[in-house]
Amino acid sequence: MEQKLEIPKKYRLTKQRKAILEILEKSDIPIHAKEIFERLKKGGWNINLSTVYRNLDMLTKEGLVIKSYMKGEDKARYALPDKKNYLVCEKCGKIVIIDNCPFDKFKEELKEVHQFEITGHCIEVYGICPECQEKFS
Amino acid sequence: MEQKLEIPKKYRLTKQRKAILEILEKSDIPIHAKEIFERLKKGGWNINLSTVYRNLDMLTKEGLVIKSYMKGEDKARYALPDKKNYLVCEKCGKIVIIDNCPFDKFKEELKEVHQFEITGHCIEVYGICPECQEKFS
DNA sequence: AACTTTTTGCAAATGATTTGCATTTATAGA
DNA sequence: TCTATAAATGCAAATCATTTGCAAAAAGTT
Ligand SMILES: [Mn+2]
Ligand SMILES: [Mn+2]
Ligand SMILES: [Zn+2]
Ligand SMILES: [Zn+2]
Repeated sequence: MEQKLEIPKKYRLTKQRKAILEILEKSDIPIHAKEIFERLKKGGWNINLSTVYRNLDMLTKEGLVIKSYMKGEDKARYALPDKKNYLVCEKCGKIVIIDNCPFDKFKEELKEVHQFEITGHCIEVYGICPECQEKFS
Repeated sequence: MEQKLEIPKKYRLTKQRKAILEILEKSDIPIHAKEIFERLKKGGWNINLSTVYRNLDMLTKEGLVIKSYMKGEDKARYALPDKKNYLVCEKCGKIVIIDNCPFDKFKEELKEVHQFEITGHCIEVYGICPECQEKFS
């Protein structure tokens, strides 16, 4: 079921493009375009924010990157396709990825009941992380 | 399990607020703030776009309205759906509520694995509805 | 009605995202 | 390796959804 995602041949493999993908690989949570930009700068890159946006747009359209919005936020986050289910701590904002996506089992059932052709999903769970349970108890 | 959603007592029931809710009730798909604004104007209202935004913000925070983003779009949509788990058609924006939330079974497991005290969740599933499958086939 | 608090309208600001254009770079071919 | 050409980048300016400050208007209370 897993497929290696590759940049289609019509696009060129620029160093900026590679660098952006590396940031996304290293991040364990969906991040903002500006965060990517800042991490690159911090890493010594001289990249431009427009370039980050243009690449994220392209990658999103090609399905290589998932664009999403977190509750209460007004700017998009981007992540590689395997990082879209997560826990968010309401107190400190910490994010924990949920692996072993619980949705897959449910998908088939959903498909039949609603006749939808399912193309994607996002599960966001809110709660209070162990540290904050201590701190605010 | 169903609960009638009401505007909390600390808020006033202005005519603008009522009008916005009526538009949302009449719409069968999630719509943009500006669409709400324009429908109100067309209906003879002299409301201001800021007022629409402020009300939508308030209603969203109170959980009376669901704010979401459709794939490929960069502006928020708002709808009345009374639940937080839904299917969104990528083509027409139609929303179908998922009842029998699949998450509950998974919740206990999640609690133990991550030690989070879970307070809420949101499941968004994207796909193509039966009608659009026809139309775009 | 008078009073208190919230909400509105309007205009200006914000901030994320996009775009135009000149310049650079990646890639294919000679 | 050198060249041609399309694609991508940097930079600055533009867009446009959303937010905000403030004075005036409306809602809820006594
Ligand atoms: Mn875009
Ligand atoms: Mn807001
Ligand atoms: Zn926490
Ligand atoms: Zn549809």
